[in-house]
Amino acid sequence: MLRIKDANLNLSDTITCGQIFRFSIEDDNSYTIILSDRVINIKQDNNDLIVKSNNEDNLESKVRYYLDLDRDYNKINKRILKLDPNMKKIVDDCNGFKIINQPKFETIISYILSQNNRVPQIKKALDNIAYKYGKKIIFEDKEYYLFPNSEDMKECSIEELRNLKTGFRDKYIYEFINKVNNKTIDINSISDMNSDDAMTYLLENKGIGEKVASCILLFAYSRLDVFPIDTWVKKYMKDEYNITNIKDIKRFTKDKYKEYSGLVIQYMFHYKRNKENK
DNA sequence: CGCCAGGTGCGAA
DNA sequence: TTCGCACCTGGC
Repeated sequence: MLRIKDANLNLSDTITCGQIFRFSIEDDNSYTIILSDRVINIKQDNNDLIVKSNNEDNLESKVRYYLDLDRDYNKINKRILKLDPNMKKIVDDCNGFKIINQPKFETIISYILSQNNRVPQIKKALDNIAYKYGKKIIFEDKEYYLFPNSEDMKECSIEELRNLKTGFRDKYIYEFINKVNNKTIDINSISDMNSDDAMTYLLENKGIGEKVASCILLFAYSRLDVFPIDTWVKKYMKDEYNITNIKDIKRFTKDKYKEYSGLVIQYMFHYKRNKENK
């Protein structure tokens, strides 16, 4: 067991806001998460986190990175308030909300699955894939399956993916895995690109459009300047500012929030869904 | 039953 | 370049 002091994390908001899929909420209000090579259980204890795992190696650094604990959000929030003082209430209410650093391959597959799909079905398909191709882990007497890497899935067929309930996205996933395995694409190289180049690189893959690419960049590559525009953001922008066109939403947000556009959109969305009227 | 979801690719204009 | 439509699946 590990205690991380003064994490300044709002655990439940960060986990349940829709950035990640493969987690469960336990009776004691802790969260069990399947994180790359291990299963972790995290419980918030005031400003501390209590972490358990089947694998204690480098656990603290792993968790700190995953939950983005070493980024100075106070500084970022100050910058956001300088850009737009009207954000005061939202920024205050989102204190402790972080953008997670998720494993790259899993995130890309997850968001390819997310198009025209619902969260429970995305989770189910991901679990099916992990069950079939991933490594079994026992943690506190329960079975979990790690998400496989592209090598683990090299023998998979489109038909198998369809059977795992990926739907019409089966061919996109199949194609993507093959491109990773034959080195047509290199998902690690995206880390070294600027956000525009990274976006272009991702968009070359079938099944990855602007929304999906934005989610991947924000949640797996820490690009806080990139913002996914989904139906909810569109609704928010229409209701709040009467802006409907995607290009206008992009320009408006970029002009206003600059290098933190993506984070601010998450704050707004999160506030709108969870905090307002509560 | 018919409708549609935290989009995208595709063919038609 | 832009526009409209189909799309696995499952829950309502």
